[in-house]
Amino acid sequence: MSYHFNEIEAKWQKYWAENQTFKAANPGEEGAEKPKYYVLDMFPYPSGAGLHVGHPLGYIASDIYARYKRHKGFNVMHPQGYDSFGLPAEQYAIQTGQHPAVTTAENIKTYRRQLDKIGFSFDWSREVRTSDPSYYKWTQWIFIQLFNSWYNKDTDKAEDISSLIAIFEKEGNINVNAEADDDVEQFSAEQWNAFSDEKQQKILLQYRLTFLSETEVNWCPALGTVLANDEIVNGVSERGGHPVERKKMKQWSMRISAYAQRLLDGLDKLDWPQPLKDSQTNWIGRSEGAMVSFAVIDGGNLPKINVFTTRPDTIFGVSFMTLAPEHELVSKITTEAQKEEVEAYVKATAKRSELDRMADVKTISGAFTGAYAEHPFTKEPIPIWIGDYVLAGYGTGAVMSVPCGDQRDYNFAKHFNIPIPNIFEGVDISKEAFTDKENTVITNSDFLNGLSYKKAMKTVIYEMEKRGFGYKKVNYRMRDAVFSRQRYWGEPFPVYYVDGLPQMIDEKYLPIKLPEVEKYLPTEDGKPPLGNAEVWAWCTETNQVVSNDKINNTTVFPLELNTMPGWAGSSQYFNRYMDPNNANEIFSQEAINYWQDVDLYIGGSEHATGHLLYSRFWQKFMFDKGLVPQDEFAKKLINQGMILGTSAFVYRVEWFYTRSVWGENNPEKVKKLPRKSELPDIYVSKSIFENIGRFYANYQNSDNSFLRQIDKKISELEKEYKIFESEGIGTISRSNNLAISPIHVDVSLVNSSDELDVKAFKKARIEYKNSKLLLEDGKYIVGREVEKMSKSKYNVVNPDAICEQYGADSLRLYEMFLGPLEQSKPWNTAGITGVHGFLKKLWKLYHTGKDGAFLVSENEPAAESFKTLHKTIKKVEEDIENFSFNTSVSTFMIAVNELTSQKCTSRAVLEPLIILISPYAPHIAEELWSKLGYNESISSAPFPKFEEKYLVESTKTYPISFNGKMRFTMELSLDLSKDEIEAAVMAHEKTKAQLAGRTPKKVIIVPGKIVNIVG
RNA sequence: GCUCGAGUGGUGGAAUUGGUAGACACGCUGGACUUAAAAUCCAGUGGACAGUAAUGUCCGUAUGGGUUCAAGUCCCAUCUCGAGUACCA
Repeated sequence: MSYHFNEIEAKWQKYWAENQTFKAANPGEEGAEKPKYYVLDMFPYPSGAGLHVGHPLGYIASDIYARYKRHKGFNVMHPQGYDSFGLPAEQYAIQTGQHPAVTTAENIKTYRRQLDKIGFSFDWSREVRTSDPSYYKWTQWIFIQLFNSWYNKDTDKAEDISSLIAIFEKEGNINVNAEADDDVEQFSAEQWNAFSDEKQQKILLQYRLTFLSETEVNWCPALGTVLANDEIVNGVSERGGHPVERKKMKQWSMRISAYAQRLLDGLDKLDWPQPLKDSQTNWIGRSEGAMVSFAVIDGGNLPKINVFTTRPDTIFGVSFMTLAPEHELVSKITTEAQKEEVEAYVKATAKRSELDRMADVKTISGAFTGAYAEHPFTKEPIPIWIGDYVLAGYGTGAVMSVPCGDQRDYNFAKHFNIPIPNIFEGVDISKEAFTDKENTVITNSDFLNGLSYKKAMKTVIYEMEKRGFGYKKVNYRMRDAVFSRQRYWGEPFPVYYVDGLPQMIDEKYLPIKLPEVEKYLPTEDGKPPLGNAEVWAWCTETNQVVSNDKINNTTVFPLELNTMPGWAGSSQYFNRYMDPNNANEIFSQEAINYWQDVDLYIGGSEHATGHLLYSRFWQKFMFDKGLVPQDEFAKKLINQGMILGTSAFVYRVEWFYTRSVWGENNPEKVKKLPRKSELPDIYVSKSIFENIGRFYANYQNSDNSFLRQIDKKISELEKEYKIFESEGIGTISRSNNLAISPIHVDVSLVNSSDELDVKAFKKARIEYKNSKLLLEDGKYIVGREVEKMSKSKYNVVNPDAICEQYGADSLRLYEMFLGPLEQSKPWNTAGITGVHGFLKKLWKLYHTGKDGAFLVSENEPAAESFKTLHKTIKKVEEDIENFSFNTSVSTFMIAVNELTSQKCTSRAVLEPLIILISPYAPHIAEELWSKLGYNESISSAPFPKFEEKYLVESTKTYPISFNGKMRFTMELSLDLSKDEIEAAVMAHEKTKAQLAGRTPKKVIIVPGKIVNIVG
């Protein structure tokens, strides 16, 4: 009986689904007494294109691990669901008018069908979809929790807003140490109590962990929405590559900056890839320094200019100050004389997009405001400039410029002829700034003279704090995260507005469901798409969403028109999986205390600064609120590499026609210039292309035989299609220049030897139908190149087709066999025959009976078979623990090759062997397991135990090296002492031949390893 | 520019603490079976040189140095590729 993988795989997939084989037990259910293990894949967005073979790589790895852990006796949770809100569905809706919910549901169906075919051990009873109201109810709920919280720096955690109000009522905000907006005014208890309700609400907004504020945002006009920093790559939108500009808008933000230090510290205890941790560290961007205030001379009651600097030790080197053009003081301090210049400059920089600004970092620009600040120590006047090299978004948007110690300040000073005082001893600053901190001795700096960087830092901060114009400060690059999107297909906010102030809808009325709209575009007056909704107002009497025409601003109020960003739904989904159908709570405490956190998280590295940072932030918030027991949600994380496509190219010959007539005033009679599309194309095989190159001039006179052939083919076509026989004036001739263009061709038309299936090729597209092919050795050889897998490159390989042709087990094995999980690697379908052949051999190993009948014997296996089995157990177990799945596939191959040649049929070997293989190739394993006489699924069979005794050897084949080079091997007993080994080796005739009479200087013997003879 | 990662046959890759470089597979070559093809099975396959052959010699893990009895592995310098980041004061 041969290996019918299609039947076997369908049978077991059905069995698993019907028996809920992979349903994880929650507390109180049977199975929950086992230790828990939580394996999670990163939330997929169900795109319309479906899966290609690159997508399941991580899922296969996590599935192997999950199945392995079940064999090891764990209660394994391996859930899957969909991050189903998102831009592509909405863009598609805008184009076609189809409701995103409809297309999303279709896409999910496709995804599910594809995933099912690969035989994953997902617990589908836990599936969640972020766009499902029963799910986003809890996303809205978390938003409300954040709104009702503030960050207390004294306790270093988030607390309920009521505790803040209590402090305000008792002592105002003088002693409050909170993470809040920079511009909070100070007030006493009396003042607070006297404030209007509106004023109190506005003040509280400055403290809440999610808050509404006028902020500078990244506005993407093409997408009609704002974007978070992590959604912008190289100055353009991550999705679609559209330009982004800066704009001030009233937006919801998340006070993630409150957690900056904890997000940084938490990285230490995470078993995550170092590059990922590095990029989070980078993103958070902690720097230590000082905050220093500079008073504006004759500024009246203008606020002081605060600057953040990491080099307060260089304060005596300040020769000017620079403000970002957007800085709020710019308009207030600019003198009448400088007004025109400054305004022009501010206008010009506002127009420049992020991309422009980044593209020319070299151009130095700025303007003098005419105002001066007072140096806090020397009391000297310092000119205040503005310049776009100072970013509004970092620090305070202003810098004290020390041209001798900072290259940017130096360049600016040089450009505008500002003096560059030198405060470094014995350093030449005529060419560039001196930025070295370690070898610095300060001079020309009053009380800092003669001090090193470290000492000067301490001294100057002490002095500044004493005199009251500066203090030590830690600054973070990370900004608060913008949380509003001007999109339709996202979570609606549970928010309505009373007199322009946001009000939360009570939890018990959630979810606030996404309203229907006629158009998914922004409204004509520029409101977000929800502005098109007709039923989108909140009635505080009935607590329902009601028609907009009922808005009276006394009982019925307008609802928020923005929606939440993509990361909202994915920032707590891992916890929701623990209790996904709970309608009363986001999850029960019982469930979260059992499951705790994710033990293994697998996904792509592209989420480093988005999803993974936001999720950690929400987790810490949930931890502060006592809702989760762990303040990090995933102990171990692995980034799987990308699978690249191996594109195939055919080489199309391009030729051209010219016409001899010019200046003709009767265009109708002019002969029509033939177009190449009138003729079939000519394609040349790879080596012909390599011989000729991309361009060839004067080819008709060349004696290159390939060019002669091409010339002949073209002539034949011209005759056949009567190219020169059309009527008209003038002569048409063929140009003597030739070009050859590599064109992507579908990889499915190419075999493992890079030969094009010519018949299939001609059928594949109409334009190929009559094409002429110039072959080499009777074959058409295509070119190959490794590129990203994408539809436009015709190199996409669909897993369905692979499952159809080779089976899911082959696909799973092959994806693992390609190479280390973390590495990027090219896909080449040809290689799959190797693992497919292995599965056939494996099947055969259990079917050695008459006519291929199933056969296992109860005989005691040979010692060497036990040895094969146990070294396989050892290696595979180590490999899985180290996530080295590629090497275990090789190990299986070696084991099956050995057992086959040993003619092993013993149950005592074949039974444990199939358990070892089952995490990798579960379908064939289940089938063989049932043939071995079991009625239960193999999935919970205990993993075989490794026993050292089967591997004990009595001899070792020693490599005998001379001066480190292996010359021959010798089998020696492992019982021998060093001296005995040396005697045996020296007595060997080959040793004598190698030495040729010389006496060795030294003989190195490492028993059980190697012998090296030096001399 | 900065930070991190990686360079091993024709290809994907293996070599766990320095100890037989190229496991396992693809591809290729030759053979068996077949009218033929596919499938399957067997043998060979890093390069160069010598020999009818068994075999032997030399070279070989991006490049150049170094440490060591011994280096793909450790150290220094250089080159190339990839990823992230980008006026962060």
